[in-house]
Amino acid sequence: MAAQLTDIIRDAFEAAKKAGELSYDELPPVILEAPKQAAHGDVACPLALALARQAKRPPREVSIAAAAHISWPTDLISKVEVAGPGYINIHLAPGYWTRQLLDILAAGDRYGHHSTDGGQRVLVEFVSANPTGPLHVGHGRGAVVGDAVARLLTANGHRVDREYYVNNVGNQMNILGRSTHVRYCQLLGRKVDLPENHYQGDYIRDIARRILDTDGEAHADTPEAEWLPRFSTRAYETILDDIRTELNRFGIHFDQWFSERDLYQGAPTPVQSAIADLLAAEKAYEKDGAVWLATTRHGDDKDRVMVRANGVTTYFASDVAYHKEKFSRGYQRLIDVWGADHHGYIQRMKACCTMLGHDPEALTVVLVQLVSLLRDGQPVAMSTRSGEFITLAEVADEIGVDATRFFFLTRKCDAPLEFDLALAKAQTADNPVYYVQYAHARVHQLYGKVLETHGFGRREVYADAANWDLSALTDAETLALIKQITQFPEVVAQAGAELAVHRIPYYLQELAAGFHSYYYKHRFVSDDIALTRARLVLAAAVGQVIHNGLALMGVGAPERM
RNA sequence: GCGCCUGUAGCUCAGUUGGAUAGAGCAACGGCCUUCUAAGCCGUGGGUCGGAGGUUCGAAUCCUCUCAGGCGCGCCA
Repeated sequence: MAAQLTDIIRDAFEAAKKAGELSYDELPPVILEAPKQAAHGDVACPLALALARQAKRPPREVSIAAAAHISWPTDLISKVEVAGPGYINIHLAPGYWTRQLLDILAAGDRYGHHSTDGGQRVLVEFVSANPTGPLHVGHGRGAVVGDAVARLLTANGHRVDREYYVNNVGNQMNILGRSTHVRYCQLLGRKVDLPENHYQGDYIRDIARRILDTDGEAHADTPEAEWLPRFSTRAYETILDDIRTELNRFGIHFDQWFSERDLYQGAPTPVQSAIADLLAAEKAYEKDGAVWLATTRHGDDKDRVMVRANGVTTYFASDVAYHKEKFSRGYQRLIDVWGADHHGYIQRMKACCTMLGHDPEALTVVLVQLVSLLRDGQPVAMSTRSGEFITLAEVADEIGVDATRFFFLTRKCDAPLEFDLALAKAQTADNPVYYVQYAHARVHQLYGKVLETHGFGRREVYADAANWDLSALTDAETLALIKQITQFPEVVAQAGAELAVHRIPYYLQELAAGFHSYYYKHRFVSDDIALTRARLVLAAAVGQVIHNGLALMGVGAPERM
């Protein structure tokens, strides 16, 4: 449709030029917009505004000259007019819109999804919370956003895998193990204090108890070197299990849990070989006894240490090897979802990609701004180590999974989010998710109603609509609603291109508002069989789009509420 | 000091690669259930788009400067 209109417009301008009514060197690309106001038609073309200077005439005159040469097929276009500063506004024929409804029902759950033309293999890495404690609200935001990004890219025709990077290496694992051991000794009645910089949360005590249950008192008096690996591993695996359970509850499932420890297995290890390759390529160098990656060559502030003077590799070295490994699995695009406190890390990872021989544009970092927690309006410091945090599980218990997901997705990632648990609880009933879900439920109640009164239901609407007379759907309010529905594929494409997940919930709220308003004014089920059928087709299309939109967010679409 | 993000209605936030009269939810106020679900609908009030310049037919959007807030600038992870 857009391509056809583009041709019609371009031909009109060329015809005006040929007729000597316009002069310009080269026609700018034809841009088509969806006007915000119904009075401005269905498609607006601001081409004359861009052409005014070249043509040395006011844009309005340019439009009038061109519009006179527009010839249109009446089954597609019903009216063309010049308005405002010089827009060419096009009104599409009602028949065009009712055909759209049939397309929606035919496409079903795939409506709004786009084919695989430019499909890429994409890896979305997200959450990747250190397995040292439960997920808190901040992790929840990243989890929900990452999952929605994956859903969105899938809908746009990409082949997407989800991955969680498990940071099970490093000093934090030792501290975790020692924290657990202290709790273990305390359970045995020993007088031991938990050092301040250790993990204070109660969950550590639970893990210690489980070790006590399975291993008995065996680790009480042995040297640290003997018990530490056992305690660290046992603790992080238990925590990771809990994290996995919590994410599953949110409908988030990973294709792979990538263990950082795997980067230190084998001979040479992936980390060692990555470093060796970069040294050989002279992209890394030795200085002051350490090995540095020359990231400044690609825009970083300073070079970064990969191997410390004491021979121990850095977290960054793991990440270099990890991203090298990701590319080696054949992904054309990597998306990392990070908390905003890691933004200083982007430049060095981009540089790292370049030095590994990949296009830095192949790596996209989605920065999710921090969630600052409030309790009764007062900021609460959150830290896993201090044990002071609100877990994702607590939030989900209070306000529900759907409302939590919707809440996190209904703002752009760039914006910091203030999360007041008391406020979130209070707003549960007002959460826009119910407004959208309610619209969907209403559609399904209509199916039930019409089955009682007319003896057909959802199945017949989908199966037979193509043979029904939809000519009743021509009034302005109906067309306005249809137009809203048909924006969905464009919204999905736009949101996918920009990784702007929040576009979906905003669109859904507008669509739900349109439907609720229409529902109040117009009866769907009546004695007029043709009208009832036509309106049910309309309702079905609304329900389908809301269902598909909610699916992109991982939010349920209930049939009754 | 340097870098990234943010600043739009009382509050929380949208604003589609620069477009027509800057929008929505909540809060406030006033209406609507004998009818397909009132978790709904209709209406009213509410704005110097942080500020100042600039770019052009046209700026919340782009550029410069500036103010305010958040975050980050380790041979930590």
